[in-house]
Formats: sequence, C-alpha cells, structure tokens
Amino acid sequence: MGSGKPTIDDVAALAGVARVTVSRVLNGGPNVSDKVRQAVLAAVEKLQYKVNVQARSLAGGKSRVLGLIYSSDVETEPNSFYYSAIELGALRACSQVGFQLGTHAVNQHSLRKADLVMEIIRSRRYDGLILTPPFSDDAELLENIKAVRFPVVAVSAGRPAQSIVPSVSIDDEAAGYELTRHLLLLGHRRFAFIKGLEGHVSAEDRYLGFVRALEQAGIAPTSARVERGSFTFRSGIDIAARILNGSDRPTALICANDDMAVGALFTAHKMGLQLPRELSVVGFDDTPVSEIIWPPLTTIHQPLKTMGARAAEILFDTVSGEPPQPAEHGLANLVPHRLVIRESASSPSL
Amino acid sequence: MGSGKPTIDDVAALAGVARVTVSRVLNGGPNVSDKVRQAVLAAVEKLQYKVNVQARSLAGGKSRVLGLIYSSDVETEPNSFYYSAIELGALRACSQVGFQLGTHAVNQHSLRKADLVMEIIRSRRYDGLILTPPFSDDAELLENIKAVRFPVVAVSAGRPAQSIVPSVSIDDEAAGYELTRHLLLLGHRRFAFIKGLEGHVSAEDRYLGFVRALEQAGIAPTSARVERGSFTFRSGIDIAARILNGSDRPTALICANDDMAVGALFTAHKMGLQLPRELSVVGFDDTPVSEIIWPPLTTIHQPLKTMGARAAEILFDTVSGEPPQPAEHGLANLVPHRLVIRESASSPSL
DNA sequence: GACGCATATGGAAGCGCTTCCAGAGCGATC
DNA sequence: GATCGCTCTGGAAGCGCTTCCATATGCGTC
Repeated sequence: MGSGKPTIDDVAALAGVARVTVSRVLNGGPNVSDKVRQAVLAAVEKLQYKVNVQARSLAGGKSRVLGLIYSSDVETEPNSFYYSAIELGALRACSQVGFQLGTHAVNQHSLRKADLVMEIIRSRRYDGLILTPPFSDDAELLENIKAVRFPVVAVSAGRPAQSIVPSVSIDDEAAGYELTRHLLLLGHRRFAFIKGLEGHVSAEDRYLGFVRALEQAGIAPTSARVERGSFTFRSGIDIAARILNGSDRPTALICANDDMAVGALFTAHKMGLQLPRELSVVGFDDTPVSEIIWPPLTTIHQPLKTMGARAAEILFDTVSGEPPQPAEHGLANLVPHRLVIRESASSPSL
Repeated sequence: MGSGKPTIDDVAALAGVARVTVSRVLNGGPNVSDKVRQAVLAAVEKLQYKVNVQARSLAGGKSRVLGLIYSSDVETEPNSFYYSAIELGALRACSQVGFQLGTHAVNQHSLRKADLVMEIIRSRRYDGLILTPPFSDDAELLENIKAVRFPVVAVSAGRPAQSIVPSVSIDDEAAGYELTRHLLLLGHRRFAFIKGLEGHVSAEDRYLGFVRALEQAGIAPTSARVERGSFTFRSGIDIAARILNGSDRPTALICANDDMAVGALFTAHKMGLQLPRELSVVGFDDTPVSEIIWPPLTTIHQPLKTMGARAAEILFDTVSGEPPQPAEHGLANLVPHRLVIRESASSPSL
C-alpha cells in the first residue's frame, strides 16, 4: 500500500475497522453502526478510494454490466437512430446505478444469429441482456434464453414474444389505429401501406390497427395497396415509386417507419408532386429526421429512450433478485406513444 | 468442477497439463509445443470453455475495456449520428480483438466536465479512452490525462490538441478548401458561412480552408457573411433565416455541419426558394440525412466509422505496450475525406 | 442471574485467472 | 563429460473484493 491505487484494505486500516465492514458500508449492507459508517466514509473520501470493479465482479459473481443486442445490417444503418435512442436510455439508467452497458451488433442474416446471442450469454460478461428487434421477436431464441434462466428483456416485442419474457413496448396496434383515424378524419379514402420486414411483429401490429380503422370506417381493407419494404430509406423510395406511378393513386400513404416515409417523400418530390396537397405521407417512430425533412412528418412518437431505460430497470430488479414481475400479467410493460401531427398529412385535394 | 461453468482448471485437467499452460495457449504465449497446444484446444472445444473475463481482468491488471466519451447535450441529440458512427467503428474494432467498449455521455456544460472524465479514468474500468469533440479539443484536460500517463486518443481534434496526445482526424482545412473550391468553380461569388460552436477547433479549420479558397480566387473573405451556430438543425433554421432575409442574399451557403445545412434547407423551403437554383447549400460530415433530404446535400464525407476504428486500434497498441507512436510526428493520424457531390449545390442562376 | 435473541464486527476462504520464478530436458560447445 | 543456453512446463503467490460463518456485545425475559 501507500503506492498505487488505494484498496479496500487501505480504507479499512485508516478507518480502523475490518475489510468486511468497509465492504458492508460500500454496498449498503445492514448492521453497521452510524459511527463506524461515518469513519469508513471519511476514510474513503480522504483516500479518494474507488472500488475495483473487476475484483468486485469476480468475488461477487456479478459483472454489473448489461448487454444490448442490436441488429447490424449495412442496409439498415441509416436507421441506426432507432437503436441509438434505446441505447442512450439504457445507458443513462445504467450509469445512475453504477452499471455499465455493453453493446453488441449481431448480423441478423447470420444463420448462427441465435447461437451468437447464446454465446454472448455464456461469456458471463453480462448480468442481463436487452434484446431489440428482430431479436426480441425470435420466439425460439427467447425460449432458449428462458430455459437457461438468464435475465432478459425484449424491447418492442410482438404479442407472442411478450408472453415468453418481460418486455417493454408501445401498443403498436392502437398506434396504427390512431394514425389511420387521423388520416380518415382528414378526409382520405384511398390508402396505401408500406409494411416492414417480415418477422418484426410489432411493425406488423401497426398494420392491424390500420385495418381495424378502415373497417370501422366502412372501407374495405382490400381496397388499400399494401407492399412490403425493408425499413430502409431506399426501399421507401422504390416502393413509393411503384405505388405512385400506378393508376388510381392513393391520397394517403402510411409507412411502417419513418425512414421509409422519408423515402416516399423523396420519390414524391422527384415526381414533382405538391406535398402534402397531392399526397399525404405518414411514418412511425418520430426519429429526428421526421422534423428535419420537408414537409415535416406526421408520425407516431415512440419514447425510445424511456423504453431503453425501462428495460434496464427491469433487469436491475431481476438481477438483484427482486420478485420476478407479478406473473403473466406485468410481464409486458406498455409505455405511451403519441400521435405527432406535423405537415406531411393534410386533407386531400378534392 | 463438473457442475457450473467449466474453469481453466477443468480444461487443464482434461488436457492433462498445468493451469499455466492452458493460460499460455489461450493468450498466445510462447514456448508451447504443438502437441500440447492441440490437446489444450481440444479440451477447450469439448468443454465449451470460455474465459472468465472478470477473473482475467483482475489477475492481469487490465480490463480489456475501452471507454468512449461523448458530449451529451439535449440540444445536439439529433446530431447523435456523428457519435454513433464513431462508436460503431470503435465497437467493431474492439470486438475483433476481444475488447469491450463502454460509452460515457458527459454533459459538456457541466463545470466539472474535466473532473468527470478524470474520475472515469480513476475508476480503472478502462484501459484507454477515446475522446470526441469537444473533449478532444480541451487542451487542459488532455494535459491532465497525459500527466497521469493514461492511454487516450482524441478524435477530430484540432491542431493544438493533436500535439498533446495521439489523434485521428481528417484534414479539415483542406476539406473546407475543396468544398469552397467546388462552389467557386460552379460560378458562385457571393458566400455566407455558418460556423459551429466555439471550441470545436476542427470545425473552425473548415472555415480557414474557406478563407484560403476565397483569397486564392481573389475574393475578399470579408465580403462573406459569417455567423456562428451551434451545430443543431434549429440553429441552422434560425441563422439561415437571418441571412436569407437580409439584403444582398448570397448564392451559396456553407455550413460547418450537415445538421445546420439541413436546417438552412428547411428555411429555404419555407421561404419558397427554388433549390438549388436560387440558393446552393453545402454541409459537412455526410451523415445519413444528407442523402435523405431534398435536395440531397453536397457535403464532405468524413469516414467516421474508420476514425472510430483507428482510434481503438491505436489504443490497443498503446495498451499492449507497443512502442508509442514514432514521436511528435505520427501522433496525428490523418484519414482521407471526400467531397460528395449531390444536388443541393449548382451554378447560381444568373 | 442464566438464557435467548437481536445487532454489530471480524476471520478466513475463495472467485478464476495471470505473473513470477524455478526446474526439467536436451542438443551444442569447449 | 561438464558447462552453457535454449525450449518447454509447472508450482505458488496473489490480484481486490465478497461471502459464509463465528464471535462479541447489549438488552429484555422468566
């Protein structure tokens, strides 16, 4: 001692207590008299002591690190805001309680993607894992994780996944319904819908809400042109071109996420359409681009940061041995979404 | 053994060698016969053994974790792509060599921001730190870090910072020159320039390049309207409004980053200007928005991912005790930038 | 006054790995 | 054939912490 970083023993010596006692104070353990606690704290302060996290991890059997799994895909990278926001939220929650966050990009097209995730779990680096789409919708993977009793929470998972592991999401069906309703009230009758990649159940739920709104308004859902994109800006451009060049052009176009909506806007601009008079376009997510674009995008705001934070918090509880969520029910944490009305949707020109 | 995760001792036992030998094989140590190496590897494979990283960290005195410091500022958050890209690059480099990456958002307006960074260093959680602007330009902080001999690399640091610690950046002055040159060749003569926040030296260098190009073309730099923004979309909107509403409107507007350029585009749209005929706007960074926006933005591409990866690699070398960069000189790693010509800049209407 | 039962403190044993140092084997050198 | 120096291998110590268990003290109960 003396030289190098101070250790717990230095603190114990200075405070005149045993090492265990220092440990107890540091970890908020019970049965420590106030006098001793003060002495220890004073010693910690004086020595500028910092626990050695690796030693703590080794001894305690917990790493105090959470992992975030997201899909790495060159294609979707512009879409990265979606993941960044979740990450930022989780990161903040983590640093508040002294946890770290490790992020892992996993290629979703890899045949071994589920194995890769299981390997991350086996590495024992993390106390818990936050899964984002499409991993959060992979029922088989989820079951595997559940089988080894590893703490996990699925973000934006669809209904089926929600019944397997704890999750945090918005009510995508309701959001899709509200968005469509808004368009309906604006006077639209001819719709087109660009879905996202298959397997993203929550995005699919948005379509379900769309269908419900249409039916309720007495419009046959089959009258709407429905295509499937890949969540990317480019796919939005291409599909919008197909849709808008066709006969009987719709007056309103709903996209399963903002990036595709922005792509659609791009195509519309290229075609020289007057926006939003000749075409209303709406998106989903409320990523930063939506208010930057011209015209600013009407969309559904998803509180991604909050969702990331909630996910981390659920994990903290699980890790520290809290009673697992009140069974079946509390398993799915719903956070509120919000319809954000901007200028990309208006009444159709008659 | 038997139950629980296999440890290095289990592997040693199965391979019929000592624990040290296994350690040597795992870490690529010297002096291991081929026969023994094979036996160990086979045992590792059979047992599905994974090293326990916390034990390794504790014993080895190295955490094998790199830290990335970025500025958290509610204002600049839409700008987060800039940081995300650097992070992604660093992350990939890290996972290739079995390192982890921890990210830390530090409020740049906090009075204790330098202290906060020093505290992160003292936590001993990281083997090295990657600093992004504006931290990478904080000479005092850099000197402090250098004084405790902690491995660090500054990303996008300005000239002064580059002489203190290893850094990776593009040649911002040259980039600013090229961009201006492009506009000049297009026929522009009346310019405006929106700078970024003070203290971001590299962004300031872009302006210096602009001045040099103007002088070379025989145009007085003082003839250009110069304002200072804060890198945000909103500041781009506001400042562009001031500039474009003034008399003697410029035909070309150069912005120190893409977000402000996009803001300027937004204002121009609002004013009903024909783009790019009536106004050319160029940005800097080539973030994803620049190709999404209408009209697509002419800008300077910064290889952010590469820069993040390079930064991590420099740290790997430093951490594993490689000879520190060949003195003064190699300290600054320059990576190539690229002028990306899209449609937001054209010849001015005469 | 002996007993029980909380509350407070400490001793010792490890967590799973790496590093330091010692030793064994063996061909080359004089 | 003794000495050197090389390559390969292992024993032991210990990184800095937490956990388990034992012990000491105080106080109410019969």
